Amino acid sequence: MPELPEVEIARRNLEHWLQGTAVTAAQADRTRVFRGADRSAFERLRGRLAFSRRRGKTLLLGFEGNQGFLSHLGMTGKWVCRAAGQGEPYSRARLVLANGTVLHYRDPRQFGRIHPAPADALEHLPDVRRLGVDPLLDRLDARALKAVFGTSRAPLKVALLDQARVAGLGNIHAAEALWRSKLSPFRPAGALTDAEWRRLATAIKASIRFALSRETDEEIAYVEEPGTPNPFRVYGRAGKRCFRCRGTVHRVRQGGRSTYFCPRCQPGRRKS
DNA sequence: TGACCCCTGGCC
DNA sequence: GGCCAGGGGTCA
Repeated sequence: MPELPEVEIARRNLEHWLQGTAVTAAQADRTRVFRGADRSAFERLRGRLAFSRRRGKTLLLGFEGNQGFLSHLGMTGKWVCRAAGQGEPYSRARLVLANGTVLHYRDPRQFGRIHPAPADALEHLPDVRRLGVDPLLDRLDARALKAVFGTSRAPLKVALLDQARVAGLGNIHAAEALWRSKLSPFRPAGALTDAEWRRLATAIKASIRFALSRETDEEIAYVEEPGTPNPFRVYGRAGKRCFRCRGTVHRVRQGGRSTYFCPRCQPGRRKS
């Protein structure tokens, strides 16, 4: 369940693994991962990486000869590097490399997506054009937030998950950013003061940079994996003490997903 | 905006 | 067995 930081790490990993080598074969299983796409185009992929880019949670990989594909990790997608001949559970697609390794796209739930397209067309795919401001690539400040949320009456938390506004936030970092900025998840998105926009912009970047600084391993550790301690300030901490005010962290259902927040330091009632 | 769907695994 | 899950899409 990768959000922006995990996807950025995945991009760096792929770039690292593909550096100085080339794809000699590509395999794509019959899987939902290729829904709406030309699976055989992925299987024809050969040669060296030309570029790796990320926009929000979407990865764009370009190869020589104007080949390429889009990769979205969904909730359980992950790229891993294995020795040739070594199996990988839930592997859905593979890039066989000249250096004797294999890059597996592993995805138990198949909510992720691989979409082959010419390298020069990747940025122009509708799924990429639709994405909003990226906290790492674009200037994310009070003015930018005001521009994307300015008229929205949706609750802040729900609006933050809209990839067409801010690209890359998921359920975790939306909650983390609101906690850091002391803003209620129920506040109407378009009704913040300039000072609050500034706080939110700072908090979004801080939350993402913090997560990015922790992710140094080749293999991304998701919080759900056993043995991984919860590094977050509010996410997954329902019933526990707020780190800031010692109040109690609450969990509510909002827009079909869990929202974690501290009612004491993120004041603002749910309107219903 | 909410409800439901896509999938599978882990936890209680 | 039921509930939960950080992704997104579609429908009314």
